[in-house]
Amino acid sequence: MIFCVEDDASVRELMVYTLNASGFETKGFANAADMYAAMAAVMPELVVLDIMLPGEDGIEILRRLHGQPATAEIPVIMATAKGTEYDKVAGLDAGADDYLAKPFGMMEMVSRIKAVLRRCSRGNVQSGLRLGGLLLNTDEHTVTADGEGVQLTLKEYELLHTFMENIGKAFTREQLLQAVWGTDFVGETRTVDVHIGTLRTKLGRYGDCIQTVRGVGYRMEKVL
Amino acid sequence: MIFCVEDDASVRELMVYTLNASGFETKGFANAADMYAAMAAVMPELVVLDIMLPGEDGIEILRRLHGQPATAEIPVIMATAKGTEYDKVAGLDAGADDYLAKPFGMMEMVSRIKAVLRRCSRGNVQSGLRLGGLLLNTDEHTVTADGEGVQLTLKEYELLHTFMENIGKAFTREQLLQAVWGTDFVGETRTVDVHIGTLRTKLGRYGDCIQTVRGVGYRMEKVL
DNA sequence: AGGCAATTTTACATTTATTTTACAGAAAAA
DNA sequence: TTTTTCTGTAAAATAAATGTAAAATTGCCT
Repeated sequence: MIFCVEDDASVRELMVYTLNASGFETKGFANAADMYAAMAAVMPELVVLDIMLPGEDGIEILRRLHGQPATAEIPVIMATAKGTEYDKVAGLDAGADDYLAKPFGMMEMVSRIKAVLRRCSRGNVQSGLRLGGLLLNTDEHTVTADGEGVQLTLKEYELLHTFMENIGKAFTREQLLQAVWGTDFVGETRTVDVHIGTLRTKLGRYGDCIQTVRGVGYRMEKVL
Repeated sequence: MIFCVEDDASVRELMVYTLNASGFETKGFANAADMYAAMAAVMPELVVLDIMLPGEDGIEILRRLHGQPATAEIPVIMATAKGTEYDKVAGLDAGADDYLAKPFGMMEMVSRIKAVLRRCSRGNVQSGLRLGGLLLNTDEHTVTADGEGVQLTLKEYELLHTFMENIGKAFTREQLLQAVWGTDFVGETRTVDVHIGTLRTKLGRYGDCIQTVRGVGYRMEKVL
């Protein structure tokens, strides 16, 4: 479902018509209030916002959407008649995903909507591992805990990766060395323990999910 | 749908993978016969043909495609390891729409495919990539940051292009070499790092969007 | 051939990560 | 309870990766 907010009725209808014809379910709104009302019923996959609107303008809407967790992830494309540099930058800095300068062709609009959806759906299909609110994205090589980015070093990341691919499984230190360091690690040390320690700290409340299996090694498990 | 005919399996898979990642539905074939068989089911929008193929070679395929009304309009890009003037002329004379001299980088391949599709006024191909106020125009081959033109060398441009088509994704140096330099780059050097360095400098405040992923490589991300 | 710009290589300083060490404290065994 | 074994972790020592200036090389255009 795509939402278009545009006060000019003829432009709005053209957009809605074109998008429907291109296979997108689409709803048009003349102002912010109407869109918010509709949003209570169904969440859009993408919003096209005119910058110039009566009442709350496009940039305000954008900021409000991004301010709320429920709507922060919805991609937004800004459209405006004023092609001035100021508006352009203002819209993009507020976090728009793309920009349409009026007058724009309907084909260009459809292309950009498809491009933005493609870009964002790559993040949705996320080649990622999850344990509760702990998310490891292998594509981006990033980890987030309850939405907060967690900065890990390579070894920490790979340890976590190993655990999250085998939730519940207990690993010996040797197995972890093998999995993360490779076959050729020499020397009997406390290296693994130290990395587990820093990892636990960095993961905050999820640190408790990495449990010690005394006499054996470590295991990751969902903590309730 | 794009068809790639290339007998070297690893090159073929890389091409198919890259094109899929760039948003093109793509099928790869090892020889002419396989492609003809697939063509019975679905007509491609564009064909990438290796000149050197077992059995029927690229130029013969090209002539055959052009000889039949049903397939005469399909644009064809020829690829060959032999960069000699003769081959080039032979391919173009036979009616190829463009020419790729091996070894070619994946970014160059994608660019040329998009250019040919655009020229043939088929699909709507996105010609601008954007990250905040940073704009990369693939049509014009230009980059602007907050409206200011940025002068990039070829390698810098293609690096940026790679990043901007995959915002958020972490690339290893090997992946970047493959995408920008081509399939055959040998030698372990710091080349990528140096280009990243100059690119960061030239991009000014957007330079910070190119993050290093220690122990892995680099990633481009929106910095707020 | 010579000049110029792009690219690659080299070298080294700097930053950051990893490993080692040492010891305190916790858990298990005696 | 006492002893032993194991684990957590701070801090020091070591190792590795990265940034970057500058030199060397390549490729291209008169």
